[in-house]
Amino acid sequence: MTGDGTKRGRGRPKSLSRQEVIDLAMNAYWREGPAEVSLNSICQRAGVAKPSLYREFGDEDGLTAAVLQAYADAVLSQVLRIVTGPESFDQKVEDLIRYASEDALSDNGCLYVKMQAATHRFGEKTQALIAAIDAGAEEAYAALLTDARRTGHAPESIPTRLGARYMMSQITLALVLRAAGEEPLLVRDLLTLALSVFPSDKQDRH
Amino acid sequence: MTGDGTKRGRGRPKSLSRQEVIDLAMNAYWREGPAEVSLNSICQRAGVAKPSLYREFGDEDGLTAAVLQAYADAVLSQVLRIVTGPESFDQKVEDLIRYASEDALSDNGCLYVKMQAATHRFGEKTQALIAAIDAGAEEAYAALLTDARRTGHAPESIPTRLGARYMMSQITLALVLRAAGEEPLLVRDLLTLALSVFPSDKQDRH
DNA sequence: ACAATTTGTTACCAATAGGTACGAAAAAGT
DNA sequence: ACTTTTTCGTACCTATTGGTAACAAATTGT
Repeated sequence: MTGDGTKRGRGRPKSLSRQEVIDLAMNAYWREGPAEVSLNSICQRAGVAKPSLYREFGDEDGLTAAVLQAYADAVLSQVLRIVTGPESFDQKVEDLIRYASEDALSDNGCLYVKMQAATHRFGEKTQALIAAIDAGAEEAYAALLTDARRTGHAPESIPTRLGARYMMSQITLALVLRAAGEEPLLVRDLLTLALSVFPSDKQDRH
Repeated sequence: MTGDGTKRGRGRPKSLSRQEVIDLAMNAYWREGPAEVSLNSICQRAGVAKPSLYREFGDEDGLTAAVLQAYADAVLSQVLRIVTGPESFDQKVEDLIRYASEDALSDNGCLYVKMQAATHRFGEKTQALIAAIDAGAEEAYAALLTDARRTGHAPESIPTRLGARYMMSQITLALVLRAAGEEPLLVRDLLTLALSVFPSDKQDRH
């Protein structure tokens, strides 16, 4: 009924929609925290039997990894697009601040920071995926900072690697605060203040 | 054997040392994360029977609250003493940075930030305690910023409440990074950069 | 019609969670 | 010696966890 229509092979047609389960699990992980949502409860809410889930995802690690992957594809890619885009440094900073404090974030949620904060709870696949996403993000931020150095937005007092880690951790902090229910406007001001260590074009750069 | 020596009353002398259990639980919570340490395992490691624990702490919520309280008394009070002390703003900032990046933190651990990040997992008492500690910290930081405003370390572009929340979240961020196993020197540099938005006496203040 | 194949579902498993009933043990008061 | 009081500890409870065996159902290929 809900299976995708790719020419199906031989057996019984599947009624389990992989995407539906992932979306449901993603939402549950986000709202209640990954540690509080059991595989059993996911089956219950999705209205599917446990062995169906296990056939689709292998084990719990497979499910969490699939959810995180879907989240990375849907949400984290937006951040990466901002960071690696062709805009000016000032514009990127502005976009990042706006993204981290926008209201829509409450619905999507920043699941990644929640999973990152509880890495040890997950299996090998999920941990490896978290590490990979982390590495990719750090690389992107490093490129951003290298570029900022050329345009004079990153002074010599801020080494490239330090600046990259700084931006990354500040963005993460903003998302964590949002995840904790903090007001978007306050988060916006906090992040703006944190990123003000990078001189913008509008400020006088002595 | 290990009970404290206050004139004991009538019944069988207790062999359970409240402080020993708290210390052991505190260490376990810190190293493995509060979500991964069960009450059963604490009993096992401490070598005490479960009913003994329940008589002493009531329930799991009572234990986690007692551990957090002990942690607040032992560790968090140090941060508060720095913030509310009589030193200059510059000196306080320096002390905070040094504290957050010192090596000894790895042993003590910053349990608070771990429990704060997983608030929903705990019972009412523990949650209330977390909220109380949070409120106290914010108040102290607000006082610090009010003082900084007088001495010119907090420019008008940074409202008092924003500045207080900023300092608090940056300190917390540093402790979280330490908890995640980040190198002390990197954390030190990150925190130094973040707090450089407050002009120090050594910098020229236009 | 019948075998092959794939999915779904019921019912179960061992392990562990937080929590407790109850009797044995050890002290003090009488 | 005997009762009282307090703590200890074995053995148990129910609920839930991640995970699976085995069988029923539904489809395609022959």
